Amino acid sequence: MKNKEIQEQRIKGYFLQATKDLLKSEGLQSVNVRNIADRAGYSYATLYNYFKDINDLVFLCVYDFYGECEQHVREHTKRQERGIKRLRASIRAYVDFFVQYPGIFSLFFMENLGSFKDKGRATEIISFSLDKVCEEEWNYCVSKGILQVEQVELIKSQIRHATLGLLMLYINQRVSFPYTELINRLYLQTNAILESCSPGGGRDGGGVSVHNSLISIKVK
Amino acid sequence: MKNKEIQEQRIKGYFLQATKDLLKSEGLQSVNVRNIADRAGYSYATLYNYFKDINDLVFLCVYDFYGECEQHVREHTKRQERGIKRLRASIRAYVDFFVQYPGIFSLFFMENLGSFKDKGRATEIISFSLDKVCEEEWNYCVSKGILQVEQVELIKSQIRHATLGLLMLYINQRVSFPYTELINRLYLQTNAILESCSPGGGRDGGGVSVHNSLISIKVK
DNA sequence: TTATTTTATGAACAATGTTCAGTATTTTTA
DNA sequence: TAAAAATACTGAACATTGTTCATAAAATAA
Repeated sequence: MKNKEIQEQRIKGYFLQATKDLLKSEGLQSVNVRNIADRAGYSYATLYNYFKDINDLVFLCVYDFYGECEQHVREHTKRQERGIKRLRASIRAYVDFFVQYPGIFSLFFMENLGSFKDKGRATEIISFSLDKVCEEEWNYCVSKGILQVEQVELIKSQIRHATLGLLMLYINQRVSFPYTELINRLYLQTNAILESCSPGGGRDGGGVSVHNSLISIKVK
Repeated sequence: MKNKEIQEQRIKGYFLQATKDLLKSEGLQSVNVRNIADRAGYSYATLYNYFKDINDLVFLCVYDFYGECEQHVREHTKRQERGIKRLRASIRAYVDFFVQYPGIFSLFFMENLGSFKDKGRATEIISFSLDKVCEEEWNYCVSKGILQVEQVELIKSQIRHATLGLLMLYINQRVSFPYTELINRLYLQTNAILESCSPGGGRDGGGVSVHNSLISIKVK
């Protein structure tokens, strides 16, 4: 009884890994039952013994990919000074992750979820992925009084939507500027959002001091 | 020589109209050569005498749809008071247009443009569509001193990206809130962006007075 | 070992994009 | 007007992809 379970999970894992590899290396347009099964070392028909349909399989990748995204952000920001600087670096690392794997962006934000079993959990992870990968830093900024707790939810959603909108235009090639320009615009808009909420009441009088740090930004 | 041209354009028009009708009524997933040709009254093979491929045909719709979007916004905002109020109403009307026709949103922002002939012009129209439908109002606000000319480009891009990000999440069902909540969040974020740029130097001291008008907002 | 259950598979079907050779229609020419 | 030529239209056919199903292969139980 238990062995059966283990073996089934193992084979599901082969298909899952094949799908993830394919999506990352060839993009979403190469993800189809025959290619997946080839990589997994099975016939395409076997896939249907383990997954309801290809949609089910593909959206299962979301959980793993979110984890990879989280780790990518952590590794690329750990040497940054805590606070606004690391927050900004986290947002950039998040963007970089999807620029590196446009197929994952399509999967996360554009692909029709169809009848995926737990749509709810997946969409929750997806839509708050940026918030989540920045969570520690949001908390840090609030705890240090860099950001005000009443404002932080609005700021989060501003940054979430502005970042995703910009990313969508870039990844789907609705804009033609190069990567460096993407990052410049990302910083500009991130700073504008953070700036608008500097505590203390007066313009430029708060503790965020986004402008100063802006000067030293250099795109990779 | 001239008649041939006219006739060819006429038949292209039948296919184009069929595609537009189909996209608006059934969505992008029903847009295929056989359905289009059925509606146009021709065989699916005939389509290839007039268009390179289906992608070419579908992206030709962008120009017409942009015009419809523009008109939709104009008609739904003409009774609004000029300035920030009409600006906000324009943004909402823009969002409403895509909520009504999600297939057009997919076409504009998500579909792979492939080898579409003038990618350049189409993507320009697409990515600046929100800016364009609000152009008169942006100009009005600047001319009346409601917004400062140096800030307006940054504000435009903030609103553009934040609006598209929110719309993407909503239309692709990555969030589960109802339409009324979408509009609430749209207003909240629009106001936050506009507020951050009130002229005069001090918080709440500028001429935008977004807060006051926020009170009277009622979602349809 | 033999019977039964489980697992894996290719054949086959449906939907869609595309090409092409042949048919129908229109236009040109004699 | 009638034959010839050019043009327009079409279904058959092929490729790709998702899915189902009968059956072969393998594992398990008797």
